[in-house]
Amino acid sequence: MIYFIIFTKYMKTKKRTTIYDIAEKLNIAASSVSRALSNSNHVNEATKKLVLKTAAELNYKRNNLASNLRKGQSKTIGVVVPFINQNFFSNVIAGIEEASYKKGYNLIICQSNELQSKEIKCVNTLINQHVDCLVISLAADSSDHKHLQNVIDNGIQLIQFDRVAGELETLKVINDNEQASLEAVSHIIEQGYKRIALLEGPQNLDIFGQRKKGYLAALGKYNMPVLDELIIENAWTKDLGAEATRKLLNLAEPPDAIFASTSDFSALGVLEVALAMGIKVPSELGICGYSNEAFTEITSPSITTIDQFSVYMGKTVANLYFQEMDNKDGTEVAPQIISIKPKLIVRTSTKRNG
Amino acid sequence: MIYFIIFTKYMKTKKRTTIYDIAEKLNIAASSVSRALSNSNHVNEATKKLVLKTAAELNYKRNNLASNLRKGQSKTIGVVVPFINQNFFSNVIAGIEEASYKKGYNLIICQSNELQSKEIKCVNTLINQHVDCLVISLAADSSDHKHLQNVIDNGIQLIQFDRVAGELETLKVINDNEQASLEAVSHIIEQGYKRIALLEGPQNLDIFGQRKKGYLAALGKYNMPVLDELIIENAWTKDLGAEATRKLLNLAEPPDAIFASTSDFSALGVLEVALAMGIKVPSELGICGYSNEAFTEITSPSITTIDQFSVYMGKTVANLYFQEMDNKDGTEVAPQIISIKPKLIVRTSTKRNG
DNA sequence: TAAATCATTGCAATCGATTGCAGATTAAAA
DNA sequence: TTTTAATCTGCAATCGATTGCAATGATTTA
Repeated sequence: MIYFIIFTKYMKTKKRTTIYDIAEKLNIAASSVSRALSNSNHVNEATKKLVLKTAAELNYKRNNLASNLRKGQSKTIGVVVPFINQNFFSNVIAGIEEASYKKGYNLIICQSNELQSKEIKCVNTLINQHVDCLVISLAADSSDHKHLQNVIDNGIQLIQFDRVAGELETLKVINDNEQASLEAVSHIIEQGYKRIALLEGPQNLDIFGQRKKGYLAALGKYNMPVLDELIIENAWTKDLGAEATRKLLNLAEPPDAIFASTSDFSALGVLEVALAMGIKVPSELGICGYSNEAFTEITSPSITTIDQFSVYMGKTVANLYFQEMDNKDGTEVAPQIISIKPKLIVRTSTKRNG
Repeated sequence: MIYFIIFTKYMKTKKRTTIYDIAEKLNIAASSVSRALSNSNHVNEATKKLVLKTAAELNYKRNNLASNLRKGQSKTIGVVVPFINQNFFSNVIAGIEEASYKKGYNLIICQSNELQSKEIKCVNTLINQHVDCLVISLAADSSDHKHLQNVIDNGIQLIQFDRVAGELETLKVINDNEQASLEAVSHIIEQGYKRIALLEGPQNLDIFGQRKKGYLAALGKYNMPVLDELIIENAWTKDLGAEATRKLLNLAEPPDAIFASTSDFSALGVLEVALAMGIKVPSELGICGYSNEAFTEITSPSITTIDQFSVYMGKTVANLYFQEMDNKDGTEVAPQIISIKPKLIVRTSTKRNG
């Protein structure tokens, strides 16, 4: 009696074919198989073809763990962001993935949930994984940066983007936040708004400091006074934006424009409160957000905002790494900071003229 | 778009400390170091402490490539989705990440760009990477599924979610699309709409077939006729939704409601065309989308839609894998399908009564 | 024809961590 | 005191692919 037993469910025990299996079958050395598979020119063409054919037949898949261990590199880029499912970050990641994929690199992705404690764990995991490059945008409560120094000390290329630790000498890809804010606020002023409020984000993140600088610079440029009561700290969610707006609009002398420098979500909070209070946008109140979230185009009125070219930013990050790799042989110098100029997108919420 | 550039010197990578370095320094065997680091109880407490201390001093990081090679597992989950930066997928990924992180697993993420050709490459890459589990949501033009069978044949746990190949016996996490559609269309009918159009997606993806079934079931339930001219194929982007709407609203007998079963983007296209044509929503035209994208809450009127619990779906996927792992010793095997019941979110765009 | 060059191939070490086995030391039981 | 058990440690093989070196035979050049 003959039984054919087929295991469909649990085949984890099944051994995968290795170069040794191919070598044995063809009665040649494993090294020749390896050379054939990596298309080395130290193998006979006939052998190469034979190996390739047999590999296909046996459904051979290279074990990258072994390969990478031997070669001392992992062809892997680690990415740490606060949240994967925030529009800006998912776009950056998409950009990184697109560029990396072309070069045969894989992405390992972690989220810090805006917590430094988790950020540190993520970074350590990625160091353990022997990523070749680590890309990070800092968590909001990130204060010291020993864990990043650690990345460098382990010989891993570190690239920071957007929310960067300025004092660390690493490759960086950032937006020119100050310039963008300057342009946005200038535009608001040119539309005839006189009392412009600022919703600012956590100042321990450089980006928010820069946006504030741009705001102040614009006021300075047009000789307008800086009014402290119009500057609200930490208003970077929709709810906080709404709350801040209620406070602002109940002032004796309320603002006639609000620059939500923190995010479009914050701007959305502003808009909703204004509409609920019967205040007309843009005639009585101008609103400008930051990030060009998809919804800013859809609200009524549509919201003026700033596009950060997030997918492009991701591609830039990845290509910066590859460029750095190409350069690695010489002792020559390499570019350290790439600044992408964001673009002001003027929509209805600030159009008072014309 | 790229501007100022600062130069710095390239840093040479140095050799990382291994267990041998620790062993040498303490004059013990590498195996003891390994045991100490993995908290085995086959090492003396004193030795263990000493090793841990020295490891910290030398800034030792385990080389997971080597560890995983030896152990025959990678503690890595591969994820393939059409686009990382689509709301639904980025949410699912965030959910997977959250659950995986807790178990010490890492995520490798690829995007198929809705192309089967790229999907196949991604899958092969992940097999090469020796992921322990591969999670996938199929590309729109995915037709045959040899590459998925390949995953199984390589002993990798395969989990499909949302856009699944029904005929493949794998773990699956899906939405109950039919039930959700049934409820949505029933709601529309109960609001008094009589001629309900359907915008349907590529029927080679099961999910869109199921949504259509739900639509038909609802019509049947209320004894309403199925009108072929009100069913539009492949209208699953904003532009295609808009185009379909123009066609529908110009019919001799136009619909009084449109169920954009494909996506909220499609529904948005419907809304914009309707408003541009001066048709009142919801009184003259009811609109229902699918997915509960953030913007559906913001449009005026806000759009009725269906929430898929995407983050939860991601967590479910990951936990399904871990549960399967815990079970691996037992002989019994039931290819599990977990169906998550989506939730109808009624908003203004379909509220004719009350 | 002898010497030199070239193309192929195999051997064996290597990457770093893990683990079965055996030997050594110590503690506990007889 | 002897036997047995328990604890600790090291040796060496292993995971799978890569690569420097040496060896083989073939081809070319002097």
